[in-house]
Amino acid sequence: MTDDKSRRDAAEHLALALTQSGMQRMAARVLAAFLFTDEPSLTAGDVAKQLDASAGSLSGAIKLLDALGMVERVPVPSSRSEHFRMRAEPWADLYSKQNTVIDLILQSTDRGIAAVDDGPARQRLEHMRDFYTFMLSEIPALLERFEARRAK
Amino acid sequence: MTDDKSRRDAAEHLALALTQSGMQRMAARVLAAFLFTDEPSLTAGDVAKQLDASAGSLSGAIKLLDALGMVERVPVPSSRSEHFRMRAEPWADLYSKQNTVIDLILQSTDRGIAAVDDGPARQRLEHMRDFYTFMLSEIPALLERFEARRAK
DNA sequence: GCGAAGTTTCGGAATTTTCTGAAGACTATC
DNA sequence: GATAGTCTTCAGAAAATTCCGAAACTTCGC
Repeated sequence: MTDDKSRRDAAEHLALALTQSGMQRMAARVLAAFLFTDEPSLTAGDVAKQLDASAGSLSGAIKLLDALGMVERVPVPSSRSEHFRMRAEPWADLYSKQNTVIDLILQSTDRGIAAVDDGPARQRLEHMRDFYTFMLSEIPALLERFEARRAK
Repeated sequence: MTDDKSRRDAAEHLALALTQSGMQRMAARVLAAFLFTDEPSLTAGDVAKQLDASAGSLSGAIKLLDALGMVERVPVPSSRSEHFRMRAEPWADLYSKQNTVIDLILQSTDRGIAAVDDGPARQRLEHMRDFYTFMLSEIPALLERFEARRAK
């Protein structure tokens, strides 16, 4: 099946938006390729050809997307190459990956609180800790609510 | 008042964590300086000296933090230089800034949905749109709940 | 106005990130 | 176990980001 131009344009456009949200450029383009295909699976070679990128880039990008849980390997016995496709419900998982970053910030904040005596700085840091702790505790429930709504 | 070593270490540590979450390096360091000070306000020169950074860098970093709503100008009539301090409750605001990015992703997703006929790709894109639309709608309520809890 | 202190802007340098191309490793088939 | 196709790794190159320093601009006090 051949992608028409407006489809590819839209894919590149979305890749750009994902890039601006912090994702690596090539990883974003590869993800868009998986998002926009009607094929049941793609190989690294397929995507490389489609995006006119090197095999090396694809290897790195797919490795990242796999680690993020955005794509998964598809077993295809009679093929020599690895086949990949997007995971079914990757967005909630992707979002909860941010928790790792928030955890890091929280640890540093705690360290800061331990390092300063009571005063304006201490108050500020405690407020910061309260906020991120709250977010960290609420996000799982938020994602569950989305799943629940979706199930209906 | 002079910052002791453990305080500065903690500040640099937190700056590093913020950097890893996507913030510019110097902006993160400047933000940490404002977080950890007990002074009512700091000038660009104060921070430059403390961080051993150039006036040019400070200008850019403070401009960014100001645009993000993390710091604000403090009027100090009898001083020639601009004084800054952290805003009181910047975290919720900072978080809702992400909505801008999500909006961008949503626009690109809609464009993609318009570009493809019904099929697996279309389904995938619609699911993606549903997720981000949900998050966008829920985040304000989440932030309000934090404020409410905090007020008590 | 004039001078001093502070801030912003801008070009260039340096660091970091990212991509490619080539070489080596792996796997399935024969 | 040889071979052909595919993937991964690595070093170097290209590109982007970030920082600094100098110069221009603004503001305040005199």
